[in-house]
Amino acid sequence: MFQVELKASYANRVAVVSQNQILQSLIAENLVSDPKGARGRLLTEAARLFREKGYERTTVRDLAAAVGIQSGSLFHHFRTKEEILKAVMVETIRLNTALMQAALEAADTSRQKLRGLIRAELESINGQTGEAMAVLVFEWRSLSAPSQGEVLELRDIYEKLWLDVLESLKREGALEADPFVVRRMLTGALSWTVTWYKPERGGLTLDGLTDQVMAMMAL
Amino acid sequence: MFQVELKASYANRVAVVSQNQILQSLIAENLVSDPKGARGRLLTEAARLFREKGYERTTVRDLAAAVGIQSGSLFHHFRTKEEILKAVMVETIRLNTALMQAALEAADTSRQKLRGLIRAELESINGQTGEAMAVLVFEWRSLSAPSQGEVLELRDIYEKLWLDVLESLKREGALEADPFVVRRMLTGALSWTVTWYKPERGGLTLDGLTDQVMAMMAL
DNA sequence: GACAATACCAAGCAAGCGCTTGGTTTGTAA
DNA sequence: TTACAAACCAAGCGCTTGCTTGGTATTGTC
Repeated sequence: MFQVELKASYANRVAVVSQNQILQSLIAENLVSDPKGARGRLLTEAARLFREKGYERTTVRDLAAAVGIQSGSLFHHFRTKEEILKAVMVETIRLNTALMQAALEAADTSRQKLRGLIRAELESINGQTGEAMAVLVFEWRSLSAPSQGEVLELRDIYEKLWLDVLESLKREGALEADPFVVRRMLTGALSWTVTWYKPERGGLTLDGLTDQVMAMMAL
Repeated sequence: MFQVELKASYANRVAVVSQNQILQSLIAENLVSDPKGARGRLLTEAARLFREKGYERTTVRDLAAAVGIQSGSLFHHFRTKEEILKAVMVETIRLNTALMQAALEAADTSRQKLRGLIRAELESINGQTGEAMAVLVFEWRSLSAPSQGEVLELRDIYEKLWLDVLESLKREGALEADPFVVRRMLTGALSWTVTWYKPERGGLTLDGLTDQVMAMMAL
């Protein structure tokens, strides 16, 4: 019992550490803003406000107040309000793509890979980047078509990770349904967790929730 | 082969007829607006525009133009813009609750009932009421809290239909995962079909899609 | 310390929004 | 035909929004 708890605690710490390493290397490569810097803090607050009130109902005055500056000052950092929205989306895709790739590398079998992807996506959606992930889903229409195109390119890289794993499972006979359809079902199902999942509810951890998803698919 | 096609065609016609009967009786009871009337036409166009551009980006001028009147005239029919949004939501829940109930009555086993609910919800989401159903999901935050409360009351009736069936399946041992979680996963998965499902894609009919969902759950 | 770059302030602009108001037109019933 | 209710028009109001502009303050570098 004590030994099991010690192992779980160590695994969590290892996972957190490597997530932090991934974040730091993305920051170093200027792919993601440092959450501690002015731009990063603004994006974090923007994601929160956009999630909470919607992009359209969040004014530049709201955004500025959230980081403690005047609204005109935002335009020193971003050309337009829309550029803020796009940055929220782009940066969360980059980070989560990297985290998904790490989850894949840590797994051996196709089934373990799928579990790793589900677990990682659930963590993205319900953890630190949850607000940005929800913004990606709910505020898509507020992006101009050119910006949508750019974000989609990044999104396609992320989606390919999923489809590759699901196609392996299909080939191995472990999955009966069409991988294309399954992925889209999972996208919807996992994205929706943002509206209802709370760890305190019945003690359902992210691992427990992942197990439920896998059970639901009889995997 | 010919006999099978004849049966399918007849089943479709029967289903369409009974859907129309359900709609007509809701209209008669003033629970839903007649799509052919001024109010109903406005709500149909509103659902379309809200889905397409978002509620916040759809102006009253847009709404008015869509039905061929001047913007000030809208306020003869609805007190505020928000009341239009709420009516779109309320009316689609009422209609789809009735359709779900009909699907339940047409089924015998718990598995058939679940299949009926999934099929009916997929039809709601991807058929005539698809725009309104998407508005229900994506525009929730634009509703004031009192209105959200009212819509939720109707929504809870609808959700209970699902939970009852899933709980039966759980008791019968056909479902391993938690019904509460499964329903929410299904909500997300099925709602998301609005973003990608097209009947022309690989010939996947609503029945075929329903089968994929059931297969994904190994049911 | 001097200078440049960066970050921020304060005031206000032009455009557009939901809605009101006074009026006209259309539909319905007697 | 008349009277009334319902539906619509046209003009415009008060307010809000994203953003600009001219300035000040702070930070970074040599």
